[in-house]
Order: sequence, then C-alpha cells, then structure tokens
Amino acid sequence: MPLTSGGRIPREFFEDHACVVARKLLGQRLVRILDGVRLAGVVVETEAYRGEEDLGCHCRHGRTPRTSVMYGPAGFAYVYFTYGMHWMFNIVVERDGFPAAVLIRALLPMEGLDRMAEHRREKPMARWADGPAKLCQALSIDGKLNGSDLCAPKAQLFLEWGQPIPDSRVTTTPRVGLNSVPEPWKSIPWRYLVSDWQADLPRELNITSETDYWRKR
DNA sequence: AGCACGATTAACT
DNA sequence: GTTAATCGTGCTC
Repeated sequence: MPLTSGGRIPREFFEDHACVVARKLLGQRLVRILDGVRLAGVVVETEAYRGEEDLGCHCRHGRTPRTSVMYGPAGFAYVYFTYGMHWMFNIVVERDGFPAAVLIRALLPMEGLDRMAEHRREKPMARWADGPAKLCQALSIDGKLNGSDLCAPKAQLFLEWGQPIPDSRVTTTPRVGLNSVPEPWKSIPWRYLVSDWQADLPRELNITSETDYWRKR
C-alpha cells in the first residue's frame, strides 16, 4: 500500500479542473460514518460537469437555489433529488465562484458491508453501488448532506487516499443520460471509469478474506 | 398555476 | 429493448 493510503484528502485536491478531479478521484475511497460505523467504497466511475456553458450541467440555467452550492468553494457536497425518487452525490470542484462538480457514479464496496447489504436488500453485492442512485442508497446519502463540507474534521462523509489507478485502466466515454442535451455537450467524453472494475479491481487491490469483502451475512 | 422533464432504477416483454 | 414509478425544479403563461 502506498504511504499516502488511508489519510484524508485535503481541499486543494478538489480545487482543480473538473475533468482532472474526475480522473484522479478514481481509486480514492469514499467514506460514510453512520452511527459511528464506517461504510466505504473505492470510486470507480465519475463524471465532470463544469460551467454555465456546459448544457449538460444543472448550472446551464445560472445560479438558482438548487445549484448555489456548486458556485461555492471546492470540497463540499452537492446532493440533489431526481426522477421523484433518487438522490445523486456530487463533489463541488474548481475555484470559489465557478460552478463545477464531479458526479460519483459507482463504488467498489469495501467496508461496512453488513450495513450496505441492509440498505440494498435482496440485491447481489455487485449491484450495491454500481450506479449514482444506488451508491447513495448503499451509503445512506440524501439531501440532508447537501452543502456539507467533505473536508471538515468532523464530517460524516469524506474522502481518503486510496490506490492510484494507471491510465491503462481508465476509459473515458460521453456522460450518461444526457439524451436531450445539444452537442458538443452530449458527446464530450467527460465520464471516467476503471475498466472491468467488477472483475479485476477486487483482485488487484488484493481483497481477500482478511478484509470483510467476502464475509457472508 | 400549470407543465414538461430529469446526471435513474427495476421490472417487464 | 421498453416502461412505470414519482416529485422537485425551472420555465412559460
């Protein structure tokens, strides 16, 4: 394990171009403290959204009550509700005053698996956090966390250094679900994912019975 | 006040 | 591949 692994990621990490942050978030660990217990997963899929000119970004309408947190400083949570039932978790990035965020789209479950299984009952582990709304269910993330500081010492939701993912493992594609968004925003390749993470990453991270990854309920 | 639609998911045919 | 679920948001009237 690299020496950096395990420590909290500082705010400066997020004060960068949204695409750079989206790329370097791969392999880092998202941690949720629930009743004093750690639920955590490795970030394996992200998307960048930046600026009012990005017609795929919620900020295309300018500053509104919903999007105001995206105009603030980096390292804060932008959590929004959509389709009448789903929460989405984003990290605000770039400089204070410029609206940008990175959507976390998938996690490899690592810690607090008993609790995650309860949140995602009847689903196989591979489906616990392989979508932006699913990972919010798995980690119990909802609107109460909107605007929370992910870099605060007492944060209940934050990021820790994980394992670097080499470029050879990273794929970029257009962002998902922007069906009625005009070009070039519809097709710009601002989605970042770890290739074959469901098959390869557990092995590469040396996840074995010494962690709770394979533990049965 | 009314309306169309959404950075999705699960359950269908 | 198609579709229901379900409601906040931001736009138009």
